[in-house]
Amino acid sequence: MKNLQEKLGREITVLLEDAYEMSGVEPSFSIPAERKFGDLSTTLAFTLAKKTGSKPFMLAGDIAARLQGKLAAVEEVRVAGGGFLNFFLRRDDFFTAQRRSLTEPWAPPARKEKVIVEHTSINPNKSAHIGHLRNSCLGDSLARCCRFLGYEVEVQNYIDDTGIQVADVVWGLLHYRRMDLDAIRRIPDLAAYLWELYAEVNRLFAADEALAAQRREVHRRIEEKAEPEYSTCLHVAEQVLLDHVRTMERLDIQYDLLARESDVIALDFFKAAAAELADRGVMAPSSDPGKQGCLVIHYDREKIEKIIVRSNGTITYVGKDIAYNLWKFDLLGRDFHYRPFHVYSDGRPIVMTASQPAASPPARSFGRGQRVYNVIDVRQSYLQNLIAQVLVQLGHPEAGANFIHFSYEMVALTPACVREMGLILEPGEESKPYIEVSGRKGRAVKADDLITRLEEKSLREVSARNPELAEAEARLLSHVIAVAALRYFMVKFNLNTVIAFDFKEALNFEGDSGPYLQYAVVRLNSILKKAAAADLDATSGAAGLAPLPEGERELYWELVLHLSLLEIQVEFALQNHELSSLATYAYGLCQKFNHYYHLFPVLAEPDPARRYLRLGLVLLFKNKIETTLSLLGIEIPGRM
RNA sequence: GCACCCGUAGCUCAAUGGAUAGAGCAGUUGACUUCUAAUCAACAGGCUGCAGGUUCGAGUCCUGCCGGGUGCGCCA
Repeated sequence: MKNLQEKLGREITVLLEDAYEMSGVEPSFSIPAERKFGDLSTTLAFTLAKKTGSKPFMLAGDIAARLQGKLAAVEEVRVAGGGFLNFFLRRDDFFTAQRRSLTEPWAPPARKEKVIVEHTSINPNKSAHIGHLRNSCLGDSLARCCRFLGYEVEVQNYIDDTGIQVADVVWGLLHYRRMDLDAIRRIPDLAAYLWELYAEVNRLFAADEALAAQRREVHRRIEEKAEPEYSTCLHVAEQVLLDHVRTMERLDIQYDLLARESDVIALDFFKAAAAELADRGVMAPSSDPGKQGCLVIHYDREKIEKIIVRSNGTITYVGKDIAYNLWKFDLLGRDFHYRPFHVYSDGRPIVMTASQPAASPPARSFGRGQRVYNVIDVRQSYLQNLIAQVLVQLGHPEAGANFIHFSYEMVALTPACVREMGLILEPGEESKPYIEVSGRKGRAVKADDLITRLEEKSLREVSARNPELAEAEARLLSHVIAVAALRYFMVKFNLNTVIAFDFKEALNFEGDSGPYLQYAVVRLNSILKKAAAADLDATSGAAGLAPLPEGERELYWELVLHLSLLEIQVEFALQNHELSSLATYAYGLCQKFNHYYHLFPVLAEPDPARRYLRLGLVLLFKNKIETTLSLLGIEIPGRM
């Protein structure tokens, strides 16, 4: 459909050029909700009417007359409503082209741009929670969409291994629990252990300023590499990071590179950036007496001074982030060292930055992106905007334009959910619409717990439906279904919709849910499997729709039309930063398939021509839905 | 105080400025001797927070108001 629309647009422009001023006018198309309005519709007449000051309806009539019979793919052009131009396609031609595309492998356009997607970036001091899951699911699907469209994609996960958050739990382990490093190493599930400890020490810090001061002292000692704090910090950060990587691997989410803040610091990335920032006058000493000795950047949009270098000479988070993002665009003039970190079960390596050359560094290079997506929640908008501003001020407008904050709203908990988890609501919270998740307050649903809970529910459902299944196989199916439920739930909302998390909704496997989508494909695969067993070739059959009875033909055609939109849908999702539109597209296709499935039997159809046409449609459905779902990280189980 | 986001069916959410505002859940009713009922069909449910404006056309854009959320730290 994408090629057809582009061609149609060009044809129309050429045909109308003599009569109308077409510069800057690009005909755009949509599929009308009602078939009586044709297969494709354009509002071109309204656009031109505005330019010329004439009546849309009259203009549309004239345009239709000029186009009638001159467009290769179009049977008829009609005017409807106040001036809509509706196109009726040559259905058999279009259908034949769609069927042919099934036997040709998908070839995205070759693109030179390299895209870097940063997502996840969880503080390595406790287990991941539902808030992080939204980030990772969005980021991973975003990366998959970019790959699908032909971009080279590198997925990075930024690890703040030197921040105060890690220092909090280091203090808790060493000075509160009074453990030594050996004892810490023996803690079986460190991330989960720290989940509790992190919440506990933060309660202490809030209540006792002396303890909070101790925590800052621990942080300082870590920065000075003093023992035992430094080694403990390294151990904690690495173990918890490994825990996060494993959690995300359960969801089929992988990273290419783990970029550590400690390496940004050790390799003096900021120094390189600072020289440039000072030269260009972007960063300067603060004139505010309250910020004496600080280096600041004036952020125009918010009309504020943001501290980049503290009066004690240390660099703030934003400063390090500016340097890191300059590196992503290869604008820093420096590079990390690299070392292998982990190998995924499918054999893909995951690399970590290093401050020293490694014995066996990876063969590939990292960074040097032309476009950068930072998947970070909306609460960091102003810092992300500041970085974009700095890129421009440093003389890199193209990098500034290609620096994209992929912003999304937070995940929160409903008050009912907080109560259900046995946590206490503070005064006034009962009447709130939702309550922010907070690792620091221990108020969140742990990612691993939620995944496990989804797997358990799937297992009950799978076992009930397939009692003869071996447990190992049932578990495998349950896992795939649980992942679909979670990943679909995490991307189906608009980015600026706050997800007020609720177990009942997240654990729903019916209707607008991941398992619903899988179920449609499982049924459709079952038809294809039986057809293959009966030696029916789904790719053969009639070239036109004529053999279908009239009532079916219209529906069949509408389905072909919607199935052809896949590539347009992916591009739309990427352009508008709305992966939810892709989820909605997948859901719509599955609904359409289920509807068709109930109306028209495939294998039982006695007329061979009709049977082959239906089989062909089933194959088209399989191809498009499976591709869409793969972009959302959803696999299809063998049975359900 | 300033900035950003949100307000659509009982609930949770959709709807590139486009034709009669759609789904799921919950409710009522019906469909498994049939390619898997994690499904389908039907009914019911709406002053799209309020008031103006822009235009061929507004849930969508602009202004004001009401209600809710978030951000603005020598934390990250």
